[in-house]
Amino acid sequence: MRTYSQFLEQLRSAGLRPTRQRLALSKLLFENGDRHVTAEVLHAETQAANMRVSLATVYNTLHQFTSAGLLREIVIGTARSYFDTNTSDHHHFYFEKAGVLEDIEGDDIRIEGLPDAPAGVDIKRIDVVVRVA
Amino acid sequence: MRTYSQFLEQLRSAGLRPTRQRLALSKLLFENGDRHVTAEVLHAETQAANMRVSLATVYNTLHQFTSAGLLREIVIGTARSYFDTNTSDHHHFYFEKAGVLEDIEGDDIRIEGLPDAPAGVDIKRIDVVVRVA
DNA sequence: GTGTTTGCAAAGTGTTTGCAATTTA
DNA sequence: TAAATTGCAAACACTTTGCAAACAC
Repeated sequence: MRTYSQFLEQLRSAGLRPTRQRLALSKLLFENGDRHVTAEVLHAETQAANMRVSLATVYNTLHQFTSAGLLREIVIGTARSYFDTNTSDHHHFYFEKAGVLEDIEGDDIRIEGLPDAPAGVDIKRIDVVVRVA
Repeated sequence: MRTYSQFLEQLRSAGLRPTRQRLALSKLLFENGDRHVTAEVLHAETQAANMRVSLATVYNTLHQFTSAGLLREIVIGTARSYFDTNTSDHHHFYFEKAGVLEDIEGDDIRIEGLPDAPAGVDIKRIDVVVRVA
């Protein structure tokens, strides 16, 4: 993702009106390759860029983008949520000291010997977090 | 773990004084095989059993037990922490609807193709969560 | 114009902490 | 008696929500 009109199109496809705030957040999130952000960090970036988006709107937008499949929420600790702009199948290193995530490409890791899903349910997703310190 | 004197010994080995509260929680946690509990649930159980342990003490004790290697903390969502009495190497199914965890024994799952830890850090732990619904 | 979105401030949730009173060794 | 532990209530961090004003179509 890169240009303004692509952000516009991406929002329209998701059924989200391209408001000033959503376009601003799209720019920060998708302009320069894959990112892992928290709401707090993203909000700070809007401030730094003079974008004026409230924290509540950052939260709402991150969740709307996640529902629309533009982001993926990653759970690492109970402290805060991370949102990943890489929505493909992949896993993560988590640097405990820095609180930072890094992708492990899906091709690198294979999970063998996974049992069948218990009766009555389907596997929705498999999260692998490799904690390093 | 089963008997009172084993709980006593377990606490002493961990350098924790065997107080009434810690013994009560040991009983709930370790008396009947593996469990996955939240602080809230464990506190409710103390109430139901007339054990009078404050919620603050439940939190403190869960963390002390985790530091002592008697429990393992599992992160599933940002909502709350789970504590697992099974401290061996294994992974989990997470039933999203019920908010319940179930062990997948370590022997079943193998992770292949794991990249080396990035320079300067070591792998502390690998968490695999299979989300089902 | 009509329905959607935003921003604020307040409320909510799960967790941690300060400290006096209690308990353990 | 000295040190560790507990319980309360207040503080905390992050997140969500209610609602009036602003905006998109």
